[in-house]
Amino acid sequence: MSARERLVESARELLWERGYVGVSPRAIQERAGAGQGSMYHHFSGKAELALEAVRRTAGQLRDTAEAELSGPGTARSRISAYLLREREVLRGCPVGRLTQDPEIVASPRLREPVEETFTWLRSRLAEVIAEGREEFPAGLDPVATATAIVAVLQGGYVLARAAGSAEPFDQAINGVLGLLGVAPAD
Amino acid sequence: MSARERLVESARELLWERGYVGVSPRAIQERAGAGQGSMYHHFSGKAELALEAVRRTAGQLRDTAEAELSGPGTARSRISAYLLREREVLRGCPVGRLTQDPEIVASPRLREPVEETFTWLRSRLAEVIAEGREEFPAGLDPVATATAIVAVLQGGYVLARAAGSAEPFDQAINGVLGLLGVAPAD
DNA sequence: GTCTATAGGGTGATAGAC
DNA sequence: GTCTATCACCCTATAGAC
Repeated sequence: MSARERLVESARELLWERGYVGVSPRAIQERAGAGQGSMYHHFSGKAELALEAVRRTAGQLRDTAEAELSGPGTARSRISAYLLREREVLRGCPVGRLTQDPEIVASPRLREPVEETFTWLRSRLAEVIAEGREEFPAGLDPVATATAIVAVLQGGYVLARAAGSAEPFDQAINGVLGLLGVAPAD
Repeated sequence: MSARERLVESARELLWERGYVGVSPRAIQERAGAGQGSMYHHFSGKAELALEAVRRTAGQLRDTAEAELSGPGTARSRISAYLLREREVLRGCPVGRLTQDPEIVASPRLREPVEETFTWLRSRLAEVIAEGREEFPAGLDPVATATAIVAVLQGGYVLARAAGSAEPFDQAINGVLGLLGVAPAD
């Protein structure tokens, strides 16, 4: 792996763990096994390196979700597969995490991939719900429901980190699945 | 207001805006109009000041929620009043925000009031749901449903900050209310 | 209680040699 | 491409005067 590549990967990990304000270029360089000169040769600074890291992480989240939501099966089964996928719950969501960072929210360039990820995810989920409308309780609004589902995931991470345990995350998922009329093992 | 009081209030605001890793004692002192000496006279350091600030914020959230959830009315009306209360959505949740902070999650003392807040909120909501069981879809699990509701709020903040708009937050709330069988104006 | 001075280390970036 | 040196500034805390 090239030094450039190692820098981006280190930045991704550290942004996930500590956020933008909590990471220093030096820490990224150390984890990457690269020096100052190397980093500033490949990137103009912390912001540009973070931008590439954030874009890559956002793209990966999208690709994973797209694969799950576009697989075979009913709308219900695809949504519950998406919700029940194994996650490193206590690490939180690598994209959602960034929304708590003042510098990321304040920077249009850094916020853009984050916004785009959730906009895409909400509308993709809304499509799946709309496709399988008769599988769900009657009169349900696809966009509002999709947004609530994404929110449950993001909020589940928050509650899990607060508790130091994955238990509230699992309960939150059980809770929406129940409300969607999907039994625990469905 | 005493200098001590101003320091705690400044710390509360800055923790909300920037999180623990994003705030410096100096910034707190400046906002409070207090000097170094004053801060270190009243508190042993950043961690102790933050601890008092976090405890106070957590207590306030709990008092507000308790007032709403223990008011008059059906379970449905109390829950929807709680969910539809006016919020400064783009600022995020002052307690939930802290769960994204590595130093807070890593410190048992700092995490404790955060954990306690959500544990209390989940079980208080579960009680209200259990009381009004026949008002909701049949066979619904009070604890899982309560957890999902809290998660929707927390995730709603995440989505709103990602979007730079309160719209996803409102949609997420609409989404759960719909799933709970509560019409938009109910 | 609050002030100023000082400390040792980190931050984010630049410069120029190799 | 990567290295080391250097920069001005900020971080968190301590010390001691007032």
